[in-house]
Amino acid sequence: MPAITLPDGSTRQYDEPVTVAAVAASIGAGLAKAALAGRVDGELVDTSYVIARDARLEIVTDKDSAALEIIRHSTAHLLAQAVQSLFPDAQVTIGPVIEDGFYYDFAYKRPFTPEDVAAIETRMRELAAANLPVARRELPRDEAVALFRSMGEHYKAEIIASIPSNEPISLYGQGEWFDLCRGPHVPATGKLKSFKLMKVAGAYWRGDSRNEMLQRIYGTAWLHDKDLKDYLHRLEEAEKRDHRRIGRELDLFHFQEEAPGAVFWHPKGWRVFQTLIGYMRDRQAAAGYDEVNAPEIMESSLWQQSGHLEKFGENMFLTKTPDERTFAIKPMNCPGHVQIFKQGIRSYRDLPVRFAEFGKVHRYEPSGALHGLMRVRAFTQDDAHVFITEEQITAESVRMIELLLSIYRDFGFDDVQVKFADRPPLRVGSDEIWERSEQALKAAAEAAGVQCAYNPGEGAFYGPKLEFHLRDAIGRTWQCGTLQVDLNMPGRLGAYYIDEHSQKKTPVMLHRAIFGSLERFLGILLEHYAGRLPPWLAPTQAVVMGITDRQHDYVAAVTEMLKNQGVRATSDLRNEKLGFKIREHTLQRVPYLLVAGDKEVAANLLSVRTLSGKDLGTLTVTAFVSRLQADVERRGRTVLEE
RNA sequence: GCCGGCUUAGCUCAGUUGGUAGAGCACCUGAUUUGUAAUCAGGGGGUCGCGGGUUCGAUCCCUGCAGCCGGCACCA
Repeated sequence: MPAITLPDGSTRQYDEPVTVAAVAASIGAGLAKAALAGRVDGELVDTSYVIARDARLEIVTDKDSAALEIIRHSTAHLLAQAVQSLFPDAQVTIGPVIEDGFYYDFAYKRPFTPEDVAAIETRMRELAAANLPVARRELPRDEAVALFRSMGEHYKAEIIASIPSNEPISLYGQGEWFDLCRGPHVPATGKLKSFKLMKVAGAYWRGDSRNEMLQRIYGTAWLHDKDLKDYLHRLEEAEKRDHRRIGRELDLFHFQEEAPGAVFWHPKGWRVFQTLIGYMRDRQAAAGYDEVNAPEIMESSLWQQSGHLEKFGENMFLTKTPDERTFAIKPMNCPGHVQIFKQGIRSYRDLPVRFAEFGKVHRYEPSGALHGLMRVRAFTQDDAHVFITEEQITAESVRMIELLLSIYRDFGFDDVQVKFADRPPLRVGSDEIWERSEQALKAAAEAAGVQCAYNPGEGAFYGPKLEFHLRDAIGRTWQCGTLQVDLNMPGRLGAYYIDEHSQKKTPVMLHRAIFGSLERFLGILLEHYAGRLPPWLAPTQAVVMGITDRQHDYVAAVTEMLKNQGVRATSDLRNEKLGFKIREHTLQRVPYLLVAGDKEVAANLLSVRTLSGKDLGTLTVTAFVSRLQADVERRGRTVLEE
């Protein structure tokens, strides 16, 4: 005789076991209709779930935080059903919920075409309109394996076979079709309305490039049509902030076929790039770093010794000289910095030694990985290597983490994702050394109060790392900063210092980058700010313009004064209407537009307008410059005006 | 690197069921001297990504390659 307690605290008695759906119906017809699933004693179940004992029950409707995931998961099933109804020999594999939607991977003899996808979506709508009831049943594992195997569903059989044999397997069916699934699912396909298939792509079985490639279909699904519409609109908006588009529109950089993955920086883009470098140079100097510069091309023997050729060789550009020596274009800066450390004798009193370099590195990245500024083959790192004793690891790492987060804050990045990555399969050094370096890095992250996600097996080949990830316009995250503890490289390259007992000791080396790659960081910034770089970064901070030719001399003189005071200013003396000039420079995202008409000339003032269209009134040149200086001081920490 | 798609003027894109191409914006010239997001008129501009094949003829069909786009795999 189950007593069921509802969220409002009331309790209902039932004479015999009841389903979630029945409870909902006994409360009200509206609730019964809205029910998507149930939560029994905190656990999500189907509406068909039978409650036999006293329990707490919540009816999950579209108001519930779990609703969206259930809808997406059920829509993935609907997709699989549609595919198998149109392509009976396609095999199902997995179909998880992801951010904003779901995907489902199929094994099929040929790739799906865009036309196939359109047909699949149409079939999905038909199946949804048929409002097929969704039913759950359970089978012992081995029977489930046999069942799927007999159906020719080899991938599914393989998945089930990897589940422990004592666990019963749940199957979900709708119409003729069923699939292995943990659930829960919506009660009937009619609940699925606001979805759309987005794209087809290849994806490796079990995510391993040695395996065969499956056909992945991505879809998005929402509770209401309005949410779907909003989502599609968000995608459109995100496309407008794509850094590749902004780079072209603002004339910042370009790429061309002859140099895949290498940036041609235009004057305006390079100005921003140099501003970033200047900023980092100041911050690093204040944090005790010395800037150095090492060769970009060094003989391969050095890279042999460091282990790069063996572990990273696939990604290296090699070149043979006319005298038959083989050189490598550096893919990393560390070996160069170790060479500098090795010159002369270092005492323990000299540590930490902090070398920083804006080092341009080249990596032969797989062609399919290239992506605008985010993933290139030639890039500039704000790289640094700090040589310390093992005892200093934690303190120095904490200093680094604090510097890093403080710098991100200057750009308005307050929520940075941090991941801890430990030993990769392809690595140098003993497990004992790895154990020590992993522990030390973990301790440092804790001491700095950083919450880390875990990224197993993703460390560098010489040491574990903390990764600092930032998001792009459409939510993809990119690793920018990194902090790596390395107990291997200094020893391999013969670096040592003299300790307090006059003994040679191998230093620990911390590798770190904050922007990571200047190119990528700038790409992220362009998307983060939608091209509206804050005044301290904007390639052009102010444009001075006249209204007629009468103000020509005044505009030229003011522009000159601004430039002399370090303002990145240009003048617009073209014979165009003011509205036209305002529009053009606004589209170019210039933070300040300074207008001089006859009135301003007479009063020796400027009419100041911000990028967002705000009228700041008339100011003297001096007043404007101090306003701009205040902006520069604040950097990106201000909330941007919309 | 793998799967799919794409590549036409500086940009965004149309077009030719195979007979060597067009729009808007941009650019140039002229007129206009203009007060906070587009003044008007005229003009120039393309070996249709590159190579090979089929054909009387290829930008269009076939094929190889490159680059780009979306995923996957790989990574700052």
